[in-house]
Amino acid sequence: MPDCLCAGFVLDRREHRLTTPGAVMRLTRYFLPVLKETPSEAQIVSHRLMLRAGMIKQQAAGIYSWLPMGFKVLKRIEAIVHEEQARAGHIPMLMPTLQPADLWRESDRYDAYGPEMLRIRDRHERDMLYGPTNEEMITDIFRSHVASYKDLPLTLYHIQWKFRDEIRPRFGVMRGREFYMKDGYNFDLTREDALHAYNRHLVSYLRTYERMGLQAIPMRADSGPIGGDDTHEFLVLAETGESEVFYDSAVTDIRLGDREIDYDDHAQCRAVMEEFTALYARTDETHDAEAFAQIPAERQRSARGIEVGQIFYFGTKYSEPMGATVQGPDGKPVPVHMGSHGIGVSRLVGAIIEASHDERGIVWPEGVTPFHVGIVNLKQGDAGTDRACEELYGALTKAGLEPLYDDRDERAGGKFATMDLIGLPWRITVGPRGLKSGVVELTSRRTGESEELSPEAAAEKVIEIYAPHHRQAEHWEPMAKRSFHTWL
RNA sequence: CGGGGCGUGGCGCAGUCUGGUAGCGCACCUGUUUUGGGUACAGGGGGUCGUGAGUUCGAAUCUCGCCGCCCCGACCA
Repeated sequence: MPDCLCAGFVLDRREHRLTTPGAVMRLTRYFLPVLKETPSEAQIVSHRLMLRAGMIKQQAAGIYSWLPMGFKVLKRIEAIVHEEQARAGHIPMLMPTLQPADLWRESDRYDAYGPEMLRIRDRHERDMLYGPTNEEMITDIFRSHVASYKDLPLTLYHIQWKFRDEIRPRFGVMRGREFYMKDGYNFDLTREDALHAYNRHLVSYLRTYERMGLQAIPMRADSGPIGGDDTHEFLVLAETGESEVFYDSAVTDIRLGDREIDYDDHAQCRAVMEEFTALYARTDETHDAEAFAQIPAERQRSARGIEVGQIFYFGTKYSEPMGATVQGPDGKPVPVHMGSHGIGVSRLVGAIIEASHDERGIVWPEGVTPFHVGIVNLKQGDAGTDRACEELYGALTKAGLEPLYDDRDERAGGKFATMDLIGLPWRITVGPRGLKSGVVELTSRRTGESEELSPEAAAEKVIEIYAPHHRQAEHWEPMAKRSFHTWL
């Protein structure tokens, strides 16, 4: 954010002089390769819109470059995940993408994983792999450094690129081979503590998705190859979802809202977990037709959903065989109780678009939008509109917002079409006609409703709209927060 | 991996059946014009037709191999 950008100068490649990073928020200087027509390879709406809005470029099947605006959204989602993990007391770290095969031979998964695992050999003929997940590595780290029950509870997570060599990648970033994912692992002394970690994750995930403008419903799921006693998947309802889901419609009325959560309070976390999981909501894997039939008929729903996260409690399933133990108070080694939890960060970009778009393009929720507001100058080169736009741009930037100023010498229709396509939630339209009576137009992308306001009032209103979103980011460690927002 | 389809300028496509040396729309550049929802006109730049071999006087077009991508299925965060 510009307030903390004082050290963040960048070299403007056109002017060859130092400017503030705000310069790149002008469309004439940004890199936003929008497409009027849809590349034929894209099938589902989020993939089409991401290509058309110049967010990604496919480099190979299921492998994408993230162009500046797509990258911005990806990083905004990542920042929200970090912020909510920090709030829940989880500790960030980073494990490598490449892993030695030996670690996986220990767990017997090197052979078990099959062709989905991308295997690589280095110059010394050592077997390596591009990690599809990190259980082995985190367990190695844990057992190398944690010996005492006094070091528990502990929850470590990282956000890193993973690779699964899917037979058939599809749906753009929703099912790529390379994907960006948050995965976390909790280590607890007792089953009860580990179940609290489970509940705590469920609650923090709910918050995370709500901040992204998504309703992700926790559904009882199948633990699959990871195994374990308890697992929930978080599903975003969307027609293009890959999973069939069944639920009680009342479940969609429950919101976390801005209630205060104490993540150390076992009873409170448990109560929230129970509140959100009491009603019937399951994926087809665990669907129970009899239980479903008990729901009042008018509330029975079947739909499709996109899986955007999953949490597991699996107790000592891994710690026991892999020797992840700590010494208890009595001096005896105890296998730790574990769980793991994932959020599909890159997949969320697609999922959010699936859940929020219309025929004209993307409609970003305020929490993840790449730019907070678009400024459209209807008559570039006109002294009045130019000055009004610059002033708006300055006022919004000063308030810590990132506007995208369309300063191209384009016609109104073209500018509107671009803004609609890229989906910024708010647009301020500045034209000579309105300026004559001292007003600009503030338009909501979602509703299409506009109101005429003085430039000052329009800026103020936009600043106010985003105030709650800024407040939510405050829990994130100040240093880290700064770095996340400045280098974009 | 089984089934289907497609590779022609940045994007969308025609041309392939019936071989004669590449075309349209959009985008891009120049000029005029226009300016509150993709203005109109004129001029212009850009393509080893995925790739290799073959048939032929001549191949985007016919034959064979290979590569890539998309869709359906099985699989998956």
